[in-house]
Amino acid sequence: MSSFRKSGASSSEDDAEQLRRGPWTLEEDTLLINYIASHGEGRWNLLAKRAGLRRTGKSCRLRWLNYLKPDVKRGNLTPQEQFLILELHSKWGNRWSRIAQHLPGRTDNEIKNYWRTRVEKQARHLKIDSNSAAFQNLIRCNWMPRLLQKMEESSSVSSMTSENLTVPPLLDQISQHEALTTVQQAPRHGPRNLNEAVQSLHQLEQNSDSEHSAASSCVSSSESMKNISKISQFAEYQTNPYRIIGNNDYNTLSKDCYYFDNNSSCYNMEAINLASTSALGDFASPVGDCHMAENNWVDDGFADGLWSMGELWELKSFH
DNA sequence: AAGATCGTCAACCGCCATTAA
DNA sequence: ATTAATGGCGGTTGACGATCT
Repeated sequence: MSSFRKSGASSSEDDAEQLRRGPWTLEEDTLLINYIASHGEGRWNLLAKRAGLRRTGKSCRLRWLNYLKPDVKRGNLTPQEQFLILELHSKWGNRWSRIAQHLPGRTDNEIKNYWRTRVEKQARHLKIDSNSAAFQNLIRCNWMPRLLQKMEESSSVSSMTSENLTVPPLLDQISQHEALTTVQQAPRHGPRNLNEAVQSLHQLEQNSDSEHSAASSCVSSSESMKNISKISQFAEYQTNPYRIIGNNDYNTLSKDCYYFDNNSSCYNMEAINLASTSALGDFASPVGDCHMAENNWVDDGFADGLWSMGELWELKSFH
């Protein structure tokens, strides 16, 4: 639209060419599609002229790559895709294009928008810096496990066991080697019942005094987040231990628990452990300061259903 | 009902790297 | 070797529909 942005085309050349801006019309889309269908992509400035589009080459390229290209996927991101974005962003940061390469059909723009509108929104609501270790851990220990759970539920639930979980195809594309090299180190045990879990938590809290510098130690804070996650699952753990183990310790999961088996395409959920050994306290404070209880991640549409932070606090209070 | 605010997403901008002339 | 054109990327903006007050 010409009113999309106040016209920067003040040069006589631009005036003469009357370059259009803003949303594309159906007619323009048709012109672009037809031209590319018969001549292919590339040489975008030339393409724009030859196709009869009063657009910059850049604009044409963007429209094609982000919208018109046949393999561009539309619609909501699947849990698998969300999981992958979170995982890859933790590795690479704002390398949207690189991340997009691992999500077929998704564009860097879409991923960037997702991050800004969904992920950073949560950080804002929680008054946490989205780049902080605390928020990273929140993602790893609450959001990602939840996505895993959704992935698990949406895949063939009936055939799933505690030992075998079909690897989401997208996950299969990343870090298999890394996963295989680290998974063996994952401890294989966790609390077997509620009492054991609560005892473990007790122990953690007693140790918490020495681990208050969450910002100074990523490991420390992530360990504490593990425990928050752990707390939130104790009740459920009673009835479905495998699921809880499998979805609730992402810090371990991400580094150690892509238990890929090249033959079976499976990863072993048992490799995901609950046996973390650190403090609860160090993340508790920022959470409290941020009125987490009112920021229900589920109600907020956070990843279509994450932990209720109120629930987390309820469980902590229970202890 | 109407105005204000929020959330989403398509599109633009500027910068940098690469390629072609 | 130089320079202009092009492509690619990440950051940002603004339109618009949805929701809230």
